[in-house]
Amino acid sequence: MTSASPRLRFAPSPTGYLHVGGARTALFNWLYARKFGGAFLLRIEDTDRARSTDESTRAIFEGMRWLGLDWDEEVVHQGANLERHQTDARALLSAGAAYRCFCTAAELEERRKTAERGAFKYDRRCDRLAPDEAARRAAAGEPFTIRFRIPDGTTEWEDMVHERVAFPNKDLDDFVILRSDATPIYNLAVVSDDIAMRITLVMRGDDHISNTPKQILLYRALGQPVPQFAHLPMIHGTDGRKLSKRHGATAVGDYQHMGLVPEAMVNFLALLGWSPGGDREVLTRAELVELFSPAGLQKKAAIFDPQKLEWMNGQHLSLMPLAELEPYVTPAIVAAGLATPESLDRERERYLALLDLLRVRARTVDDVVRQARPYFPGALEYDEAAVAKHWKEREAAATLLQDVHAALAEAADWSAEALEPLLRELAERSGVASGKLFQPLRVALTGLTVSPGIFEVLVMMGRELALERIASAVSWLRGAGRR
RNA sequence: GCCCCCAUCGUCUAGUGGCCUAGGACAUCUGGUUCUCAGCCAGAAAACCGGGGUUCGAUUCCCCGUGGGGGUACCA
Repeated sequence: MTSASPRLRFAPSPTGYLHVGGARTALFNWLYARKFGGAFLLRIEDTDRARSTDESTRAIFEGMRWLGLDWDEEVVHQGANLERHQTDARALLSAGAAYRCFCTAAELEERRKTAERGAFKYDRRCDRLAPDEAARRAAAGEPFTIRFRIPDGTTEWEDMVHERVAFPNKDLDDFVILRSDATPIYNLAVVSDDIAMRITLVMRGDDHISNTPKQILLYRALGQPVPQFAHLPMIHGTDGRKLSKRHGATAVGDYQHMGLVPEAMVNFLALLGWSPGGDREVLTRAELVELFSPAGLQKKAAIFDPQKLEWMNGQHLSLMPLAELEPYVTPAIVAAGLATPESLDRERERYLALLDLLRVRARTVDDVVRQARPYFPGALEYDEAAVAKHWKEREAAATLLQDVHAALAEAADWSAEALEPLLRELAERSGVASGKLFQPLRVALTGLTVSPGIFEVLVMMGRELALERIASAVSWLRGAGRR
């Protein structure tokens, strides 16, 4: 074994969308390859042609790209590797490591049913067939599968996360490697493909741990070097069971549409089942690569906590460079009908300042959009709770807001420094605490109870829009808003 | 049934025999915060699954139990 650079792969089957569990597996493979200067390959494992779809393949590519997990080589089967799989199966057959089995699926099913308490194991009856009889029956066109013969002994390996794992071979079943229609079974296909792609480290979910001894035996029978293995813990839902649709969003695309940012998703997923040690938690992709080490890989299954994911997304929203955040927010702003890409571009500086102002209080891109609405022209909807709380006495609120409007209309300088004393004096003259003025004003300007500081809102909104919003609030209070 | 894997606050985790009166983060609760909070600050509550060993000394090493998970297909 040379110290050549490692080659890893992520090999999802295209039978659905990219699942967060799969994404996490892909992420660790990617992290390892990027950290240790290896190659990260993406292989679409469509051994099961019936369930595989092109749509799934596209969804996987899209999910991977969104997460920023770039791959160095790509393999999509489309049956192209079938011939190699068959060649490997036949090589095993002629080398005597496998044998033809004429038992039909129906017969097997029947025997399984009558076996004691689910303790079924193939009895090797076809392995006891005389070689010439087997050859004769095959030549006569009788359908058969090819079964791998499990040798005696123990199969063990040094797992990168579990250390030594051992399986007594007597507990393994002679498994089928080639179906009666000459298509390969998963265990053969993976080994054959991993050999062809010269994979040196197989990193996958630990639900594959019991496939590993079978695959190691296959490598040996094929006379090929056995790669290293790393079996990652699973991700469970909040009820402790394997993550599934019941737990809500499980496709990475769902999170994209929920306003999550890939940096946060990657960060969160990396910390599910891995730790850099110490207290560091909010990390960029580059820091993750820098810090990554298989020593921090966890053995225990982790529960997916959407709340922490949201919190982490908020952290990334606040910490990432504005220029990186902008491309995530703009499509959502446009989709909400607040502006066009062109209009945002014309006022880019002001737009970025707005994002900077809003992102602190946001956990998702959707939160940013919701908070951004008041700063763009167009009628506001007043939040019910906000109205109930701060515009309780409608006429009084209207009067107060009218005074604010009058005062602001005469402001010589539209800056936070000038506006603050102006409004505070007005509050004093009106005999109300400043908060009793700022809150109704906040509702008038934003329709919400939560916003940045009131002077920052005023400045960001600009004189014209701000005055217009206050005037609309006054007429709403005196007109349509009245019951 | 059989085989394999796993086990620190509710959750993600730090911890590699004495630094542990077990640390951090999310969530929860409390208090503070020139105007709001979903922001910020301060604080509280909250865990080494059980039993045996090994050792001067176990969260840490070993064994057994218990619990959880995975596998046991002509699925992947």
